[in-house]
Amino acid sequence: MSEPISLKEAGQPTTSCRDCGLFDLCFAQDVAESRRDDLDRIIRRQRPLGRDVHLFHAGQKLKSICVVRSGTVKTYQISRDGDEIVTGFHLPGELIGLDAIGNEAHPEFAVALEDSRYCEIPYRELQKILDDSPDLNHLLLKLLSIDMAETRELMLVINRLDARARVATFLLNLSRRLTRRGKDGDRFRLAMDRRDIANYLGLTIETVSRTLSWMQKQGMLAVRGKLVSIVESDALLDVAGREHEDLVAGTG
Amino acid sequence: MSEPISLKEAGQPTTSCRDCGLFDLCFAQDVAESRRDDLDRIIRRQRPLGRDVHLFHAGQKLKSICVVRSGTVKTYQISRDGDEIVTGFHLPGELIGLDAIGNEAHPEFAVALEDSRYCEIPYRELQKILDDSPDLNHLLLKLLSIDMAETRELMLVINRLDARARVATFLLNLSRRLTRRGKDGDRFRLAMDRRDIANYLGLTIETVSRTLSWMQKQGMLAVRGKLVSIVESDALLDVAGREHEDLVAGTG
DNA sequence: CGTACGCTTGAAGCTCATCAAAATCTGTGG
DNA sequence: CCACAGATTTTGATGAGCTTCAAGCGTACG
Repeated sequence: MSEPISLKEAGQPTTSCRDCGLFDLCFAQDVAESRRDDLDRIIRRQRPLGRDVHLFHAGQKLKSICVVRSGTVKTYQISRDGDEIVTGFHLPGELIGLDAIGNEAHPEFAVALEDSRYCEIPYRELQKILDDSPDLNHLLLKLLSIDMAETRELMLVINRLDARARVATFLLNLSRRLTRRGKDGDRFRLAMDRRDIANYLGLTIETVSRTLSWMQKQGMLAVRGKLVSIVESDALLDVAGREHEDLVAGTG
Repeated sequence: MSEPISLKEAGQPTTSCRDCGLFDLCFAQDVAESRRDDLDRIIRRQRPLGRDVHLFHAGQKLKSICVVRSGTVKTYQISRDGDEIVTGFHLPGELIGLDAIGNEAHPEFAVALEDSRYCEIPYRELQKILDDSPDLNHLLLKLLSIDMAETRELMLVINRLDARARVATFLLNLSRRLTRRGKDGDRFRLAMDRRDIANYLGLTIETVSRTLSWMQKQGMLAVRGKLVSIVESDALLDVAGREHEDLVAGTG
């Protein structure tokens, strides 16, 4: 998850989506050529985001849809009784903030787990483009709909899994998403601490830790702090419950 | 949940959304006057749906968005290993099928738990209207976004609750939704069996049964088979964990 | 009236949370 | 570079809550 950015990301902010190293992962790829230029004009690119800095707060008015460009962003809610509830970890190329469109306000917090960068699409200006671009409108609907279907499925299934399967699913999902971005999916560094993982999976820190130790003892995983190596992905898949292979593939 | 329909539903299919007894619960209320007529023309109203009859199957191409008009519809998925996973129970006025927009195919099954009726909005024709109605487009986005935010919240919270709190939340949510539709929220008949409830809540039949018995023994609930009376809603709220009051209010 | 299905109830076992303490990592200042 | 303090992570022991397995009950429907 610690993104040693491989493509153009190390340099200056790019000037257009087409030049973006994450282009084929970014949603802009699906936008019709003509509208892409409009989008191009309003997107604010490559904004830096220090560790522990918030992208937005729950309740805050929706100002922009965001795309992670590097690093990792955690989204979470605060329950009525003050507990944090981690709802997701977002890797480069993934959109954040779509769930704010409904009430024009964010239902969640978003915070950088490490130094990161992101692109910002001002919602007000996006609206203007949307108003005479059925294509783009439809794309957004589509993205949101897919997101919903996937969120639902992931949560439903994770809910029913035991601790081992949850952790395995989590690791494999992360691995797959990293692989898709051209990173090493078999050996990576977790950007989040055990507390966040446990919270996200609905488990305790101790159970996550024990489960990771168990996986190591079984020889399917090597763990040293935040460094993780997947040794036997087949064994991990078994633990996750092979039937959920598609879930492991996950969102992005 | 067995809907002894109170309004115009007993008669012939209505001819326009404005005359629909569920009008203020139906999404059409938010549509601008001008477009409402367009919608009016394409909606297929009051289609009957016998018990155990499917509205659509998972994987099936998206043909229509549906609105429940009477009865109860269950949505569910089938996991890779063949298990059913109940994802929701839908009361009159609630939309089904939005999560199919993304892939133009339904991710879930939908089946009537009792004799029901529904309105159908053919997606292809809806598209045409959408193409030159930013308003309607935005409304759909909004509905979907809200749905996503709520789905996420509900699942996240339910995941962390113990059996008693889950059952209490489920009952109160149902009660609130019935009340909103002008039905008796304190005394109703469950359209779904214990198996469906247990599945939906991620519990076993036995645990649901025991929990209901416990609630009865505590004097907060009266249960006789599928007939349920909420005796002490305050006590139920306590069991649900008061901090989740908003969740109980639920989707619609 | 009887059979079948759904629901309830009981007892045993297992998984995970909780409480508690040791070990390891991280960053800071000498 | 090392030493130390605070935080994070691991490990251990115990117990609560839910599932599982196994009967019994009740209600619905032929």
